[in-house]
Amino acid sequence: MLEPLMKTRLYENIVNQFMDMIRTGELKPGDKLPTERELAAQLNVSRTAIREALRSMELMGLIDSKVGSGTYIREMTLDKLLDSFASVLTTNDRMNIEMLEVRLLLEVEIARRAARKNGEGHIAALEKSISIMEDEIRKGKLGLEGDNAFHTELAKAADNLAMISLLGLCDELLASTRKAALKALPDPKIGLMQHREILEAVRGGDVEKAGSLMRNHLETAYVNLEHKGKTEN
Amino acid sequence: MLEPLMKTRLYENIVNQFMDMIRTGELKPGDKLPTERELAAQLNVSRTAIREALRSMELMGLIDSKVGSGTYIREMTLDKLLDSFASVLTTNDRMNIEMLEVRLLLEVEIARRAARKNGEGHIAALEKSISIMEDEIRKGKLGLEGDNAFHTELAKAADNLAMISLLGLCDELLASTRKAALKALPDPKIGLMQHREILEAVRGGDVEKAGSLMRNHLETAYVNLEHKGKTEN
DNA sequence: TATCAGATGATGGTATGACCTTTAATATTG
DNA sequence: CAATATTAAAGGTCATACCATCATCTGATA
Repeated sequence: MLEPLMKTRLYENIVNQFMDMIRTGELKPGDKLPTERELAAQLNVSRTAIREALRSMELMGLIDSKVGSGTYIREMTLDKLLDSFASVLTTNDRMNIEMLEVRLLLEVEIARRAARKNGEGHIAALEKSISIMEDEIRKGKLGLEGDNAFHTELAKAADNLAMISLLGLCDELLASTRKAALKALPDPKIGLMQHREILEAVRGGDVEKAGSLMRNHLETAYVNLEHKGKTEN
Repeated sequence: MLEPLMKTRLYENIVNQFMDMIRTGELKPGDKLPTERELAAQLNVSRTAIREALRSMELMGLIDSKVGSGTYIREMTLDKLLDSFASVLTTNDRMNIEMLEVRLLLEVEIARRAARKNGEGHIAALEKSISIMEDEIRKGKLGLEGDNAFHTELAKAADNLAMISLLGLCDELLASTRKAALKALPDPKIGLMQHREILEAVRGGDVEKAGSLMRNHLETAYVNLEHKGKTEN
């Protein structure tokens, strides 16, 4: 055996029990847990152990404790889960490049899906994101806000929450790189123009075009970024 | 302000401080933390609060506490992080479908990348996975083990750890669905044959073919699954 | 009777201090 | 010098106490 004597801490055991109950549906979102003191009595452990377990699960976003009220099972989504720990990853250069590749993959597919649905119900918001970016650029800014809004809204139009969540994860991991990518463009207007083209492809339902435009859009920034990085040596 | 009075628990504050230090590199993997008692004294809080913070980080896989020795920063990878979270997600049907879509996306790209490198250094392992699957099928089994080995090895050949990690996350979330997909095939040999074709495309460096074969491979199982689900009503 | 303000108790949040087991460093002994 | 015994230190667990907050009940008031 490679893992012979896994000394299992008390709180881990407790966490596992709760996780099982959540997984099997025995505990559903919104359910109220017994009080810490009751749990301690039931499991025949100290309140300390119970608290360490509950606090851990709270930090992971599984439960929610309210003073004077009690502890409740939280509604869980992939999104919230990824959220809670994206901030810790030490992103090395290698990870950055790989994440960019994943992001490219996801965004291209998102553009295609959005086009397949003709942007149904999201055209207005997409147009607004473009005008926001226009305003920003006119004021001499990079247009970051409008840029973010565009990509976020497009993801919503694609109607796949899992992709949106994973994209969000990528973006958080790439937070610093993202802004750099926009800065690396010779002219912010290029990005803006590309957004307009993508929007037209989406509106027109041209799946292939939307996908290849998005790929081009991201690869432009991507290539600029790599090039810039190399020339700065 | 929408979030005016965020009552921040003590242990959260402590966790955040540590996370910042990890993110900025002030704390590197392998570093030893001060003892719980020292931390309590330094931060002027009780050992209870310190412990709740440390236990939470431990459960998330950020640190590692050894009795009699101390607490150390752990080597972090996207992989390990995703691991610790995947087990809790309550996967509803919608999530399953979306995850399948993400998985399709990732696997197709993985096949393409593997082909682009001609499977460099992984051909032997891929062939072995195929013969494993052959053996399994010959014995009347589904060939699950060989199937897993093939996809895992292909991911390695693609040489993008982030994709592998995310694929792993998808698979964990789809654990039950995955076996069902294999079962849904009219004949296990179909999956085996598709693996062979993919391997040939990879070996030959035919990027497009590898991608479309993989897409077809997964869509076959996927469609069968959906169909099966519907006819079972 | 209906309403609302205050009292009350339950609950999570925090702090202490104690004791145990395990580990690692040190001292002891052959 | 090596093996062993000792000891100090670290995390693991427990019991208890007190606080701030929230939900609920109660009773006075309109």
